[in-house]
Amino acid sequence: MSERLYQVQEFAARCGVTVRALHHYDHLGLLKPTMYAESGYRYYSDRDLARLQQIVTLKFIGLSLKQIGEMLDGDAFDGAAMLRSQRAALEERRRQLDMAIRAIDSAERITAGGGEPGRELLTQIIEAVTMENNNELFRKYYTEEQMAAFAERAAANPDEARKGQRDWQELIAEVEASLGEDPAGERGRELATRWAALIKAFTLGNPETEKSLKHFYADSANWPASFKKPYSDEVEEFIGKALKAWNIHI
Amino acid sequence: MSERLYQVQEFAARCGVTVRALHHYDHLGLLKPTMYAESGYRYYSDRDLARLQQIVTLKFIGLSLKQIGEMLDGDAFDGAAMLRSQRAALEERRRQLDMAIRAIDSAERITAGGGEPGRELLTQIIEAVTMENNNELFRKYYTEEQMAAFAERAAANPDEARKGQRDWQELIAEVEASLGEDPAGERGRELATRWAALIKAFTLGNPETEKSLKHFYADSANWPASFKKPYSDEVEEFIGKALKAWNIHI
DNA sequence: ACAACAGTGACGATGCGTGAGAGTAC
DNA sequence: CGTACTCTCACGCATCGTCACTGTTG
Repeated sequence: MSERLYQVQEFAARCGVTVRALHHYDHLGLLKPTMYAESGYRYYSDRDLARLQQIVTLKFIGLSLKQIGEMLDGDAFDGAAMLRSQRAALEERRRQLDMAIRAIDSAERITAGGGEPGRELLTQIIEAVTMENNNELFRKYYTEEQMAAFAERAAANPDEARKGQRDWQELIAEVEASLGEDPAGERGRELATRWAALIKAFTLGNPETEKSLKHFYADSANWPASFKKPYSDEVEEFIGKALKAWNIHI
Repeated sequence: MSERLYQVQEFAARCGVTVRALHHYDHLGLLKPTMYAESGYRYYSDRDLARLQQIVTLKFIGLSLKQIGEMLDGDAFDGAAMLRSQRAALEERRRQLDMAIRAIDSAERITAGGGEPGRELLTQIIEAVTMENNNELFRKYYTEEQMAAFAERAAANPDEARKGQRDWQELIAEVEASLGEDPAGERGRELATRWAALIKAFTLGNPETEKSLKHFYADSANWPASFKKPYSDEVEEFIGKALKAWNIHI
């Protein structure tokens, strides 16, 4: 029964691969036909078919041809470990994909929801992608529950969230304008107080959240270059001094 | 303010890309530095920085460098359409990923659940991947509700599902053994009757499901080469004749 | 002798990584 | 005069697709 020999085309069709792929596998030594005619024609048998099925299967779960070769020919290969690591790799790629999809989603929502059309689209996309990236970064510092809580708050009360953003922008602008003054002066006290209040509005006084927030800012050395602090170094320094001068703790 | 010029390294760091990538983009004409020194040194400005950000962003949502170039330089490019098609492409890739992950999952479950260890793992993976592929194929013919109902039935009553498989295998084997006989004979009637009963057990008499099933088998010309019918052509022919001879409708 | 099929190169595409060897800026 | 940068080739990787030209089978 196993004597039947197939030419490339028929053999390829049986497994849903192309003739070119078979040539390729032959070159790599991954799948050699059972025999070559003198003319060079390749002839495959059912044993080759079984091996090809294995190759196709392992490709399906994302292994490279080199890995497949090691898997099939290596002796005492740990298949279970391979499955685990492959699964992890696939899931990482899926996370990346999800982030990209979410970014597109929010870009579309922004433009659909009354944003200006045309060239502004790029800006919206940038905004959305930046948000996704920031989210990624935050995930390293905040727990899942905290992240979920933020999202919920923002969703439940979007006006509040926007107001918070505006307040921060405003405050930072004012600090920027007051950089010439003395952080230990009256103006410094006012700005530092408002700063602390905004932080409190964000953490809601939750000590866990405060801890995460501090941890986040303390680790700025490890932020990716792409993350942009919402305020300049000068502003940071000014507020730092003012907080210290007036003994305000956050 | 916009006069500040950056050398490659500094510029690259600001956007989280490599110097080599900047060289690459320069070669492609995707991002030329504001100026070259006579020495050939590249000097980038803040305008370049904005463009680089756009590039990085569009890369994030999965566009190729060529697409990005067309997007940024083409006039009157339809960005919204691009977003839609890109989203569709990403989701397709995600589906593939999910299928692979599910296949690994079931392979792991099979082995964990008392399967033999060692080389058999490959067989398990093949089985899991095949199932995933079949699922994919079925999705073209059955509605989501039908698929969900199948899955639910199988999950709620795994023994029943296994019995169904065994029954089919048995019946097919018996038909195979009776190929020499007359489909219009008594043996043919018995086999055809059982065949119809098994189909009924699968469709539960639901006319929608029956329609989908018929559609599925009628379209066998469009099945991928990798899909293996559970029975041979001869069996199909025999049963077909028997059903017709005895006027059994399915 | 003809059609259908098979063979062997070899370049292309994708997005840079990674040297090698040599010049430049401070 | 170092030292840290920068430049320009140019190969490598992964997986075949796609010619182009030639030989084989039936």
